[in-house]
Amino acid sequence: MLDQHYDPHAAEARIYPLWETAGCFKPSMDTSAEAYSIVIPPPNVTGVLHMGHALNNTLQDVLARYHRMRGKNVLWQPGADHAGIATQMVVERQLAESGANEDRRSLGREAFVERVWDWKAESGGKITEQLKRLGASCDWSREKFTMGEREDPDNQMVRAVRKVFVDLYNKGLIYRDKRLVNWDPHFQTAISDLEVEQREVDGHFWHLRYPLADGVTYEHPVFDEDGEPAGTETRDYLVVATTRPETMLGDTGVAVHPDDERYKDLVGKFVDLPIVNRRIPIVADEHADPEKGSGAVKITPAHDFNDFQVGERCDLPKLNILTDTASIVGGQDERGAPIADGAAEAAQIPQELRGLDRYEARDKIVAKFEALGLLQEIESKKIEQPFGDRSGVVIEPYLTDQWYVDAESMAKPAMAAVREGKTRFVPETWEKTYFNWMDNIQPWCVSRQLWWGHRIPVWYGPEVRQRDDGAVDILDPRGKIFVGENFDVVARLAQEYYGAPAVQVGTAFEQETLLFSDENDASKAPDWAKGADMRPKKYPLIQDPDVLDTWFSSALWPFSTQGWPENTEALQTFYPTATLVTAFDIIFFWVARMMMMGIEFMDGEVPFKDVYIHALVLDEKGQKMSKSKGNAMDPLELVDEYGADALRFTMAAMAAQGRNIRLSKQRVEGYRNFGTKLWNAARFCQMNECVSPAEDVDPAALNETVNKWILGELAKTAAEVARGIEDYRFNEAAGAAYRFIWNVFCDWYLELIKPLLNGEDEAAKAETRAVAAWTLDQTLKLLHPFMPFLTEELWEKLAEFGPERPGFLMLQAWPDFGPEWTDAAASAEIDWVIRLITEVRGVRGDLNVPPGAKPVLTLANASDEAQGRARRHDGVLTRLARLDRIEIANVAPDGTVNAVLDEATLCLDIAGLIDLDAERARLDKEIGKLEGDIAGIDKKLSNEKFVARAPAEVVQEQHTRKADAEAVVEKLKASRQRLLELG
RNA sequence: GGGCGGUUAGCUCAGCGGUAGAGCACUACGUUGACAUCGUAGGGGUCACUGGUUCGAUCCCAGUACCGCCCACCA
Repeated sequence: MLDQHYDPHAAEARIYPLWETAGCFKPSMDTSAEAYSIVIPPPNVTGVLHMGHALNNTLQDVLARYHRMRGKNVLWQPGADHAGIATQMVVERQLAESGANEDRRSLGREAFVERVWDWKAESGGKITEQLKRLGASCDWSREKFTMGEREDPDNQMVRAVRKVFVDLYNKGLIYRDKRLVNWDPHFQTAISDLEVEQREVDGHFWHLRYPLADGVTYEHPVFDEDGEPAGTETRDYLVVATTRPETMLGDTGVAVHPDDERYKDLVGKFVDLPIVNRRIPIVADEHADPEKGSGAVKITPAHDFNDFQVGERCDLPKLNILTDTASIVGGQDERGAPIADGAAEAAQIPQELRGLDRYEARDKIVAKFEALGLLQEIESKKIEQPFGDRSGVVIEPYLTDQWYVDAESMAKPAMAAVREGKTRFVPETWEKTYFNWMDNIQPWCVSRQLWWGHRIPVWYGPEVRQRDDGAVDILDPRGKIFVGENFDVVARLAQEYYGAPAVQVGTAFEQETLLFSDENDASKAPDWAKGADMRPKKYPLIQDPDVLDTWFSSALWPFSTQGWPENTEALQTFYPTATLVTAFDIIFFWVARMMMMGIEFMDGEVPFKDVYIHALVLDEKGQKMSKSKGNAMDPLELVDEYGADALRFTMAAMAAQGRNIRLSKQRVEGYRNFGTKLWNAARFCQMNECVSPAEDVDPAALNETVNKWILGELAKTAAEVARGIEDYRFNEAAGAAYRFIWNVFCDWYLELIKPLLNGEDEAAKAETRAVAAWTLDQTLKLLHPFMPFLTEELWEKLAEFGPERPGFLMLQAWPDFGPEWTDAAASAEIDWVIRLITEVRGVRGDLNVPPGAKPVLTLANASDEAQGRARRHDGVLTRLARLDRIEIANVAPDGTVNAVLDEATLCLDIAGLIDLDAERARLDKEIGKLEGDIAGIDKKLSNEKFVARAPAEVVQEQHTRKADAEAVVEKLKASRQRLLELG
């Protein structure tokens, strides 16, 4: 016998391993079945399960379980993301906290990366275990990691990334460029536009005076106190405003608008840049907005995105003044490289400013301007500033060499695929977001100056030129780029270029050198180089020290997880995937890039047919929960408290909500109660010896109306649940199952069959037991995608006294019901029964009839059909409406309280039990409401246009409603009259 | 500056061209042999505002107000 309460923890801990060891999560690989695949959005390896994951993975699991039950060859592909910055950050923090006085740099690259792998081995599997607790039916035997496996540095996941990089390079879709990037001074790496977030902060505008060179002056308009023009004054300076005064060290020009009359004569002249005493030109450029500030704008091409373009247009030098940590440069940058452009100018920077942090330098520079009498004004105002989304520090535009993906070219087919319907967004409105971004897409900076990630498969060697006499000049010691999927390939390319074979020395992590030389151990040479002619020349090749943006490898996820670049069976079977389930915040980061890469490398085939975008789960403050921000609330606490099924059901039921979900604990509690309700319904069935029949119930063979009826309700529900899941309307699917179980099966069916189960009619009893048990079984199937543990547990426990189950519930076929399962007459009859009981209960409730009172119900003016129904269901009617008995009469007996059910009047002999005034008030209220309805309908029907133009059935419906209402009013008025006569 | 979305019961939110819904909360009653993690009944909304389309608008369109999000080169 079932316990009184379901114990989620015991069931979850017991059942999940059973499923897993039985291989229930593996695809059937049934070639005759349709394949259905989902790739998990790989959680960060540093991640802990938060509400967003709970929602995201619940929905995926609902889909996976549903389609599995539909007989499809289902793969839910799990895995994790190496999460470059986030993971490196975690391990760096750990180093700092360990007190061992170690940091990344002191450790060195190779050792540090080993530490990260160690960390991953220790703590990286956490989220996987958490997903299991949710009930996720991923095929864990296929779990993937975006960096592959540590033991195999040349593993397939790594090869996939390298191949993509090399192929894109060879197609010209990846290129190296020197341009401004968003530089994160904390992590000392470039980041992409998407990793920058604009925040409004309190800031200042410093208005600075730049003296004009060569004694030039001009007339500048002035205004009086009322803002009226008041002539001009002669000025020997220009005013520029800036939020970052320290950048003035890098100014190489001042721009004014070409049409700005005030400054027209100054174009072509110069200013003397204070502090560094550099002459810089005044140029005309449309970027300068005459409306803003003074209309003159300082130009710092190396540290401002606008100014960079002005610099290009006006041919101004790009002078870098910052190091990697955003300090003022000395003679060389932080990485030891000499200042490339403008070394002489850099040398002008006063010694006391060199090496200062940007903000310290700012203060000093402002002070210097003030001391020089050149600080016109400090204006306080809110300014938008860019912050690194991981580091939280202010980003600096920084001029560096980086690798870029030509996203604009790749976006075109990716947009076309959505336009042509190859990939569909659900809800469709997210297409707009996708297109909007893709239309304005910028080159994607994919290189990161980090250590944890996929090393860029690029080597730099000396660019050489052979002179006629055979001697070789080195034009640029690192100017020759070799791009290849592995060392051998690059070595071969180098051999072609240098005409000498290659030998690798050093390790993969130290900036290894590839020497073309006979001075090296020839035994280390690759096969092709053995015995080759060695010449005594050395051309060191150095691998690019940078790694790729994490999203570069994530973009390959739908095919890299399936074994690409090998053409595996998995790849053929499960690509393209059926559905991608994700939140809108990574449409740009991930979805768009998977589209681009998938189409590019999978022969134009999109990576997924549907993209289902669900809401974002926010924390209590309405803040976006982030993987590394640490503000995520822990869904596992809810699992501990209410069970995984309750949380899952909550997630599914909330899936229709808008963009934000703020989870309420009460809701989870409510769905926990729902589980208990079902559990107890099953317990009731068990107590009444409702044992599942060995074979399916045959609807044609049933005698009892109530049994025919429940099968129709079940059929309707099964269809609703299926449609809800297939249309990604999870809330509707969950709601249909919820309503059926609670409001139909428990509230009515079980109550209606109690007389049968307790009665003497053995045939009826046997039929009812079978139908009840069987219906419950089907219900478990319908609910299984949402509440897998509870349903599996019941499936097993209910089989205790019946025929053996054909295996796990999760592997049962989804029930489909044809029209033969619905019996309209039975539905009408039970509907009548329910309405009668509801009417009587309503009257009793309104009039405060004591629950113990059992009045006689007289059915007056009832049709033969109604009389028959009353007779047939006498047992349940008297029981559920709490009646003494039911009598039939032609007219309503005096002294009764009345309600109306279709043509019949329901008469209860409770006059002695109630307050007659209350009853009159009840009737008046009822009559008043109906008369209001009738008036409304009359108004409609008297509208000629309505009658003429509305569809006939709508007009007819109004007539019917009016007639029905009038009939009821008439009966209620008669009832009221009799009541008055009674006194 | 550009774009997107929201405004429905006390709360959190579904819904939708033709009688306004759920869960929770609230009120009254109830230890009826599945379930008090429950049952029965009930109260509660001029569906933000203003126009328009329509026979008919909470729903479609336009505008307004308020709230929120995303994108955009930080003078």
